[in-house]
Amino acid sequence: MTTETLNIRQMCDAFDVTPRTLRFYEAKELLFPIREGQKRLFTKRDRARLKLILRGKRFGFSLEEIRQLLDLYHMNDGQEAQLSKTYILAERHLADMEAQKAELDEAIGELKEQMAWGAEKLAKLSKEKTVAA
Amino acid sequence: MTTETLNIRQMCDAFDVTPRTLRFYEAKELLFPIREGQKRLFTKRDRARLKLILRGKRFGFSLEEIRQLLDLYHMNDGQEAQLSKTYILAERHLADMEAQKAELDEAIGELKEQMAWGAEKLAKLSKEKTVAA
DNA sequence: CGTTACGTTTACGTGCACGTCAACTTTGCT
DNA sequence: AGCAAAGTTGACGTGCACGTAAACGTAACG
Repeated sequence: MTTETLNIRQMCDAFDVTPRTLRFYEAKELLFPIREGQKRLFTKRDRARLKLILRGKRFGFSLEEIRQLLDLYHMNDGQEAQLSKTYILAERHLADMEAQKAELDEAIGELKEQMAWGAEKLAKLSKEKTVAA
Repeated sequence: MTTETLNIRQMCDAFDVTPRTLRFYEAKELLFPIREGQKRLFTKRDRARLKLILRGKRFGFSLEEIRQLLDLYHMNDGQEAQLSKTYILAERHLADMEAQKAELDEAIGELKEQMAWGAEKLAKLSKEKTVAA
């Protein structure tokens, strides 16, 4: 328990974001730092959430979509209705990600093909130069 | 050769985008439809490019990044300098995508775990209700 | 020959995700 | 006590990716 909570600067350094970003996420109810006086203290929970937020962003989800999904990772309990609603949301999200993965695999394959083609072309060009020299 | 080129509406229907989007992409030099009078006609090349554009977007690349990369798929020839520059860009892009894939796999795993946890919770809740009834 | 459909340019508007001040406390040295 | 560093709350600004409305062209159809 060296660092139970982080102040805003430590949090920024740890995740490579700006203070503005963290305050913005709090305003959007994605993070809930506790207050010591008026200063923010980010808990383990906030750190877990931020990690998920940044990941979600990299996968092209909006902050609002991410906010909804964060509930899934924090559904300690709650009404069945709310829980199953969140669950259904997660199912859609999962399907989305698996589709994305399939497409990503395809894209990687195609890009590699193109690069092989380009590499060949480059090899020819450098050979021509060698011959000319 | 039923449809060698598409007009803007056919193009929109085929890719589920708006005319505004296509004109915007042309302005940004992502597409190069030919003109019949003042009307745009989208070629096979434009269709291939648009497919890649939309894919790139889904993977979180900006239009400007995508523009640079499209050259790779269309480097019919060109100077060695330009070609190898494009190639290097593609290498970075590929690395990016493979990193994204790894992270996506991890995220899918975690989400599945959470969902299993949620499913269990839901099962318990519905069981309680059954007992209570 | 009018009008309807489809397309065009020009230009201003919008939502998202922050960036960037300005003005103000609060805290930690010295 | 004084002063700089770190943090806070507004509030306006910005870049991207389009949306939307106005005014115009033109080709076909009854």
